[in-house]
Amino acid sequence: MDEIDELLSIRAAELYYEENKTQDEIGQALRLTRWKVGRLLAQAKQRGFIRIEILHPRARRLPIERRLRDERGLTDAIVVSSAGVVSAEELQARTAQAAADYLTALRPVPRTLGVSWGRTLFDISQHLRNGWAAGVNVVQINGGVSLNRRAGTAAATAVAIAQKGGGSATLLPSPAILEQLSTKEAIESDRVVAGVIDLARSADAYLFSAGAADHSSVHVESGYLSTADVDLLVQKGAVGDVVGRYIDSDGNIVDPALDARTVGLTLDELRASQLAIAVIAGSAKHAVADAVVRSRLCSVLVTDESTALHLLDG
Amino acid sequence: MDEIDELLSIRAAELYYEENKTQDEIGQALRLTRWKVGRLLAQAKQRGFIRIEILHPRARRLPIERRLRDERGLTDAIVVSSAGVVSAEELQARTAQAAADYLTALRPVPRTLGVSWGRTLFDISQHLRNGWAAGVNVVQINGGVSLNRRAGTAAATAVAIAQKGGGSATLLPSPAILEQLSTKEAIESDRVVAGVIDLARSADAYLFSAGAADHSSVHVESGYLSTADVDLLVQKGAVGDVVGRYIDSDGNIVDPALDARTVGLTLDELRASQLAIAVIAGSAKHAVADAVVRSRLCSVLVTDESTALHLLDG
DNA sequence: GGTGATCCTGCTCAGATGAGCATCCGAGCG
DNA sequence: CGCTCGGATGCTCATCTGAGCAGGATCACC
Repeated sequence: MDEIDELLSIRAAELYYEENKTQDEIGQALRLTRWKVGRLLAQAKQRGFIRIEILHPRARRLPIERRLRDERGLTDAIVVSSAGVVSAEELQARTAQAAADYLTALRPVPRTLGVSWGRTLFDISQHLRNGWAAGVNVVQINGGVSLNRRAGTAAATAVAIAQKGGGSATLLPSPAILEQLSTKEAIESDRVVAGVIDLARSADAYLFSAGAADHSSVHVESGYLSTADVDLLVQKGAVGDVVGRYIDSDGNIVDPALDARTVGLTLDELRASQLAIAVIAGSAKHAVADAVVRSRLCSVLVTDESTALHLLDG
Repeated sequence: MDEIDELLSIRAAELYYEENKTQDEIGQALRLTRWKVGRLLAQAKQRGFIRIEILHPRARRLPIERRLRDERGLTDAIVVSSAGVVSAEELQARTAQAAADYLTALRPVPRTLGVSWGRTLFDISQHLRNGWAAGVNVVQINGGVSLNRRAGTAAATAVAIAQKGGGSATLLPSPAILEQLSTKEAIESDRVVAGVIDLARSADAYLFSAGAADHSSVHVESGYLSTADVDLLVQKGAVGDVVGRYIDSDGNIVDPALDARTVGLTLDELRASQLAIAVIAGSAKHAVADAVVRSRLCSVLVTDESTALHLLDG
């Protein structure tokens, strides 16, 4: 395609897309046949001169979703558009909304849904509509009550999801991480706790997020880890955590001793599940998102456009 | 349109624009008739959810051009797209290119073209192609030789435009602004100078830019004005200059005494012309551009998208 | 200069789309 | 309870558009 044709294709595109002329009219204006105009427009598209964006908080990027499914082996992928996003909060909100939409449309409806907790999960619970399902029971899959400053966020999340879904919530009454392995083992052998974890293992689907390995982590905020602990984990290669368990870029446990003191479903149990929905958004979580997908921790990923593109670049 | 339809229109738009499905296929996917799909897409467009951009340095914004013609009474308007522009330089280059294109396509071809000088005009001269016209003579319409640091920029501009257009250039051998009114009058009464100005008055078309009233002005750079002079002009309401003459936001001369010492065509002579092409780009020149258009100093405006939108906002 | 390959052009034709219209549905009202 | 009216719905039909194809120009290579 020479420069003349390139320019003509631009002129044609202006008349076609901005002035709503027919290809025939454009042909008359530019002294071309309408077939030539059609071909110029096709070339303009194909060469990327035409960008069509859907500007809406609920807009998704289907081509990227397809690539994620095909190239990264996901069962399903939901990618929200970043077009016109001004703040990280808005991106979080859009992603949470998309996750809520996905859950609502999910068929068959899971009878038992295992959930983690955190900022993202809370957002999702808030975006779900009353009656999003009829009778979904929710069970927490990792510990994390009481120490949280905003008391009961973890519990409130599970309860909200369950209530709006017409079911009940089963909470895991345990800290996320214990200081002594013996305490952790003692807690896990408690009949109630063991029962909840058994229930969690039997869930039809899991919904969880991932945290970045940095000082803004909820584990730091909640007091389970110190900033020094996190620095150490990063030194060992940690890119983030999933259900409280820190992983490196290959999805392997970074610190087995720490992991042994962490209460809840193990990553392998998560991996074995039929339906594991990870909701991960924001540029800070690109690395964890990659580790989660790479190590097949999730079968479904809900994320934002830029994270998705990061996953596809690698 | 309720929320359900809004969401459906977004889903339909995704399938239509990103997945290249037909409206019929979308209808099957979303359980709608194809007519409903067509209406949803029309609404999505009409409500601004669909943005189509033409990404190309030569892309123009025809709808904005039309509005400029209709709402601001211009004979013609050329608006280059700012889509994908990263630097102010690129915007300048795009606008200069558009001006060169406009000149090249101009019919009837002017026999004599009056030009000013400056950064923008120089850029235009560089973007013109050899043989852009067959025999266009160029005449400078305002003074400005010799003091310029990059010696001969003003002259080089006129000469390049003329040479590439197969004609010859007539330079105005005078400074832009003189320190004494008497000197200015003496220069203007010089036979050669008077002859050039007469020739300039008889030009078929004028091509000029405008400068912002700030310290980066070419008049400061060239030594015709001090920064203090400019500050004073701004105090008096100056928004910028056209062919060396400083105007306020209504297009009136700000400092008649200074104006009287300025050599070249007067603004009223410019206003009286059949074809006056102003080329003004960049956010620093929004105010001058507005003054130029408002006071009808130009009949044709070549500018960038954001400047054009600024003109239409007021 | 001949020859084949390649690309481009303008065409036919079928499928996709938008305008306009009759019909239907539900809200509001007597 | 029946009536009217505005808006939505599904249709017909004309127009627009893209796929595929045959003929012709162009070019490299012999």
